[in-house]
Amino acid sequence: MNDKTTRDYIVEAADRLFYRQGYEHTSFSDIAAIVQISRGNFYYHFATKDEILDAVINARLANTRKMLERWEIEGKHPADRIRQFIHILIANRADIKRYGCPVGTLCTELAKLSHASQPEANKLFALFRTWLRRQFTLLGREADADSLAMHLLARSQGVATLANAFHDEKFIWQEVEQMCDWLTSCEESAPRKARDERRAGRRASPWRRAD
Amino acid sequence: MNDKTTRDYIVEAADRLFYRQGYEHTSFSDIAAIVQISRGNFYYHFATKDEILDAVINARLANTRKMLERWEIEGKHPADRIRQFIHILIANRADIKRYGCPVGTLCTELAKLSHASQPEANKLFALFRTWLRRQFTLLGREADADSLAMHLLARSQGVATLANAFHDEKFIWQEVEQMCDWLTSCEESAPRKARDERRAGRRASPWRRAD
DNA sequence: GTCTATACTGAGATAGAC
DNA sequence: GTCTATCTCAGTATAGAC
Repeated sequence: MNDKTTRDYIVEAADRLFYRQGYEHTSFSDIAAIVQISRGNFYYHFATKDEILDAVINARLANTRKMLERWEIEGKHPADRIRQFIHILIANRADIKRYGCPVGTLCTELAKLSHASQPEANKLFALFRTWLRRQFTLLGREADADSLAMHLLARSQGVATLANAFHDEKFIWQEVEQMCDWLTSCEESAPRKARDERRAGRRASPWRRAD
Repeated sequence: MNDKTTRDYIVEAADRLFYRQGYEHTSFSDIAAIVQISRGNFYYHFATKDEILDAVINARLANTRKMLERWEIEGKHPADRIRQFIHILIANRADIKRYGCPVGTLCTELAKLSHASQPEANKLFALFRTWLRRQFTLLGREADADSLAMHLLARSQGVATLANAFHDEKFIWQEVEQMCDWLTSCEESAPRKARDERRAGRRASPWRRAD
């Protein structure tokens, strides 16, 4: 069962630390302390710190792919799957409040460092984008599926950034609710019969709740 | 006219570099190269690197306050002022594409570093939040003014993060348009007479444009 | 595969001359 | 106020024993 190699442990620890402290701010000593190996031993497994980063990104890509596949299976309706995406903000709210979004903060940091692995890290965003785009297409919004995907991705990012800065979990809940309402309005406006329902004036957008 | 002190030049250069490269990744040598002073000379003006950071944050706070006051004067209607806020994304699109949002990326970095100046940096966000809240209140949305302010702040953040990751300026334009549409729907739903207009079903939210 | 010891580098910071 | 010289330290990385 527990057939993890030392390399796996290094990647695992690095993953967590890069998320919590940032890539640059994390030293070999930090990782070594967790994995309980000597600093010298690193270089048997990785030639440079950058190689550890690449391994971490690849691990995250693999995990994300698995997660998206799972959502694809578990959610029968595309809207349910998108809701699943929105709800990672809730599921990870404690970490997001403390460390922000793992994808967004990594991409932002690598951009500032002009790091060579930037394109690799951005694939994480691309993974979500493509997946969301497919869901919106299935929802009958093929014309603007990519815009909707980017829009939702951006909103999640913004929520994570502000929840982190203001250390505010309640804000996450509020915005998740609004995103779900927004999704519902997307659903309703797509197929013809649902659109007619909406025309009956049954519901309003979330920011009109105060009416 | 040009009565800037060396200290001013240091803060100015540090400001730019912290934005472009990040705080941690910027060294005294980097700043010294721009200001054209020796590394030793720094310590006449600042005791530590952290003090430079504080000076940069204070400079940004002062500039932001000035900008918000200017918007307050120039825009007669609160909605125009909020539109002014939304349009900084357009005005700074080139920088945002390359370096992200100056406020968001700094707060995110300092959070990862567990830096003592985090609360100071977060005041930048608070400044915008308070200002936006006031505008929404003036718009007749006192009940949810703070939520609306946070919502808009989050959306701008998300747009900046994704525009940076995907190096996509067009995305900024798209989202700015949507935010302006959203703002219009906020306006219309606030005062009673405008609300009745909306009930007539004249307009839809931006993501319903595909109808 | 893991260790200790060590080299090398660049960072922040200090001392003291001018 | 600005300089040069220097210190200290932490970081990445290497060499070679076990």
